Amino acid sequence: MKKLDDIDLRILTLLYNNADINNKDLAAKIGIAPSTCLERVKRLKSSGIIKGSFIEVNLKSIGGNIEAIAAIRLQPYSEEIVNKLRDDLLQLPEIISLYHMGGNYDYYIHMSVSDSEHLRQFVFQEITSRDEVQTVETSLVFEHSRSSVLPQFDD
Amino acid sequence: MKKLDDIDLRILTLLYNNADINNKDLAAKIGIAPSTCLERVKRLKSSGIIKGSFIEVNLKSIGGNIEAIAAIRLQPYSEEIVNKLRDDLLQLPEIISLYHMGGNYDYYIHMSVSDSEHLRQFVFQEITSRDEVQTVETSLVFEHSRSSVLPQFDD
DNA sequence: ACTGAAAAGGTAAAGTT
DNA sequence: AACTTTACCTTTTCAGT
Repeated sequence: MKKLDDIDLRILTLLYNNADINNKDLAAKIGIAPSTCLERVKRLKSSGIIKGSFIEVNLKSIGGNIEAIAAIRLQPYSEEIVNKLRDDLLQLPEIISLYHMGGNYDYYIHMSVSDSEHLRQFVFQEITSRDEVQTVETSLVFEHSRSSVLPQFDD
Repeated sequence: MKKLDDIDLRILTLLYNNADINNKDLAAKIGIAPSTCLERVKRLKSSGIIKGSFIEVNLKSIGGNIEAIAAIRLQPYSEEIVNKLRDDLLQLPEIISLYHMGGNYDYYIHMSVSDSEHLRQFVFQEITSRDEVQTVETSLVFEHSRSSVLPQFDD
């Protein structure tokens, strides 16, 4: 993985906050030619530094009235079991994202459901019903705030 | 907030997984005219159903070698204190996202740091040093998997 | 509300420094 | 490696259905 220069970081910073901007405007903000900018962005994408671009959807508008996180512990705990759990859960429409943790819990399962009955059903049917799931603690998400600032490290 | 029809949901589903697609291809995938598609997307954006579009960055490539989540409890716990904490933390480059929780913990703080020394420094200086933070439990994130499937609810 | 065609503007590939 | 130019293609607008 090649080292990123200052221009690359400025491209990433701007797109991290708003990927809707077109190439011409992006180039103007940074102070480089559009063709140069386009080439940089392409390279960042093809090299995997930019993993993808996505929209953020207002979940309430599509019926996802409740967000919750289930913190679970697994027993037994093997790589195979962990990967299977991840792959299975990622198929389900309720899942927003999964955190495989080292610490007090093995997984944080971040999900969106229509109401508390849906949450109850989902937790029983898709989580506690699994053999490897030993304990489940479900908590409500009152607010989820995404940072608009790209992490930066001066190396 | 107006009700979404099937075409809107298909637009959201496709863009949720890949916002890089251009309008012409998006329209073709759905089977509507590009002008119609563009109008729909604009309406979804202006109405706030699409909250924004962002790139996902490979954090390791910019020096973020470790991801962690700090679970904290607050005392005292008031709306003012909670909002102040959120606004302060969102300014810091290490923060990826924040979850305000109802349950065992008050906040999950998801962050990216360069190494374990950086993590130690950050937790002491920006989290435990705050008067309202009563307890902190920091855990490593081994893997964070974002679902590529937009949550769906049949209503 | 969707379509189709025309005008405007951005993209991508060429050659140049 | 980055800039400029130009041809091409997409986006966007608008009159019509």
